[in-house]
Amino acid sequence: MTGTAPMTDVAWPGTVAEAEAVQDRLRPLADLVGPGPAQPRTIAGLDVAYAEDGDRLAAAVTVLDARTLAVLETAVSIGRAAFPYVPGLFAFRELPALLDALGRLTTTPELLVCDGHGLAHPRRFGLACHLGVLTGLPAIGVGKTPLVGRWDPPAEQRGAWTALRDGSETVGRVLRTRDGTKPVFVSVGHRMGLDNACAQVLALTPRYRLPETTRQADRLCRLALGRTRSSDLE
DNA sequence: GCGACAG
DNA sequence: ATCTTGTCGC
Repeated sequence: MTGTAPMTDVAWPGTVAEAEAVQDRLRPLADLVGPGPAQPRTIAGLDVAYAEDGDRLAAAVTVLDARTLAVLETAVSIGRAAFPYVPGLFAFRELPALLDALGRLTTTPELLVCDGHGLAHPRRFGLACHLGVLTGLPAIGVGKTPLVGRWDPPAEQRGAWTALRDGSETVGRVLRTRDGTKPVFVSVGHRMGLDNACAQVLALTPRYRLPETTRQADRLCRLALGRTRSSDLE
C-alpha cells in the first residue's frame, strides 16, 4: 500500500551539494574493517542497464550460491535515474532502483558485490559503502575502471595485486582475476575487510574477469530493459 | 587554469 | 551507461 518505491517518500538530494552532504553524513556509519563472513553461503550481484534514450533504467539483483555459483534467486526493478550522472555521486542515480530490487528478494544475501567502488571514492563513500550502510549487509565494490588513486600494474598472473593508493591512504586493490587480462579495482564497502573482499572476488572469478555475480546481474538487467522497451511504463 | 572523472 | 564490425586468441 505504501511503498512500491522505497525511497520516494524521503528526502532525496536534488543538487550536488546536497548529495555530497549525504555522503559526508553517512560515511562514519560504514564499517571498513569488519572481517565479514569467510565462507558466505549466498552472494548477490547488482547492476543497472540504461535505455539508449533518456533515464529509463532496469536494476537487477542476482543471488548466487557462493559455493557452486549457481543462481538461486533474481529480482528486477524498472524505473528512472534518480539523479544525473556525476562522477562521485553515481550512487544517487541508481540506489532507489537497486534497493527496490533488493526488497523484492525473498532471501537475504550474505554479501553484496557492487558494480562500482566503495572506499575508493573522492569522499571515501562510493556506491558499495552507501548500499552497505543502507541495507546493513556486508558489501564490497568491484570497479572495471578507476575513479581515484594511483597504482603499479600487478603481475600478469591471476591473483596478483597491487595497492590502490590515494594520497597516503590505501583505498583498495588492483586485482588480476585472469592471466594477462585487465585487472579490476576492489575496494571495501561495509562490514568486510580488503583481504576478504579480494578473496571473495577471486572465488567469484574462476573463469571470467568480472565476478559471476556481476555478470549474471548484467545479463538480467539488460534483458529486463529489453522486455520493457516496447511495453510497460511509457 | 587544465585535465580527470565509477556507470 | 550506450552507440557499433571486425578481429585476434584460447
